[in-house]
Amino acid sequence: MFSIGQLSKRTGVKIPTIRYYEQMGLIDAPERSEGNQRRYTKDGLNRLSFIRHSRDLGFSIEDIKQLLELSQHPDKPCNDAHSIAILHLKDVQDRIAKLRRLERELKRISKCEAGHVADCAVIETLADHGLCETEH
Amino acid sequence: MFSIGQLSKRTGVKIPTIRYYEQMGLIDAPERSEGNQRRYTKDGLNRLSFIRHSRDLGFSIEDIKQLLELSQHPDKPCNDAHSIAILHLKDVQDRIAKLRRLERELKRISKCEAGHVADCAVIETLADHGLCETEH
DNA sequence: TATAATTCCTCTAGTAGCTATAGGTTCAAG
DNA sequence: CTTGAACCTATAGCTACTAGAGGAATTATA
Repeated sequence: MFSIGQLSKRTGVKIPTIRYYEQMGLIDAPERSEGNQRRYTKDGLNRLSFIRHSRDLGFSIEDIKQLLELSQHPDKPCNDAHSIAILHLKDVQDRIAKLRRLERELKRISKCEAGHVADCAVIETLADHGLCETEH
Repeated sequence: MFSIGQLSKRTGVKIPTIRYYEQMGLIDAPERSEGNQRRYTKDGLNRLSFIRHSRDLGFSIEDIKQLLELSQHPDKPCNDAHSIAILHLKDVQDRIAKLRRLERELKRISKCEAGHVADCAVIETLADHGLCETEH
């Protein structure tokens, strides 16, 4: 049996976040000690690790609920898990593409050598989208 | 003079968002019509375009406040604008790096050809970080 | 065993950057 | 002059947490 603090240390998930996950229905409410403190089992630890890892990979709470639900049924077909992962992959790729366009633009405007605001490429570009080289 | 709706159409910023920016102190409260509706000038339009563009480039509201303040003083030195842009560039580059690691991992696990959850690489990898190929 | 230090509890509110809704007023066209 | 679109304020909701207050339980030390 682990206290919430021990669980936190082992998974790297902060204590208030664990309680938040409980509230959101991601993890079951665990047993309590006589004094009403949470006591977790190995199962709870595994489940939280799964969540932690999924969050690290950028899945949303909603995604994770579905993935957890699936993981409880090893005999079910796993197309759903694939779709969730692939959708998320697409999302990540979109975000990368967008950020790279940004990066290019920011690099360009950051090169500004002007001494004062009147000639500053940063300010000028922000004020006038027509000066941009890339779409965004 | 533009109504809030006209301003919205010209800048692509939604009406509630314009009011939100006013509340946050990004744009000055404009004059009002006799019936208490907002009436904007060309200046208001330019300022909102600046904001819109900066948001598109991913600057935070706080960053934008500083950039706007600077843009009002053309004779000031523009080192501050450069620092803001460069800091933001670093941030964007970090995010890209992180997302690319994610992308690699998601690509890998999405290839799963298993028929059911018990053998699914997606679920398995989420449950066990040790199966990951890259750090994250 | 007493006490002190640490950990835990619940509840509320705050974060960013909006978006949505309700209930009512004003404006512009016909 | 009427109608319908656009506007007003105020409040609540969204994601995924984080921070704080005020108090109770647990653990470590003397």
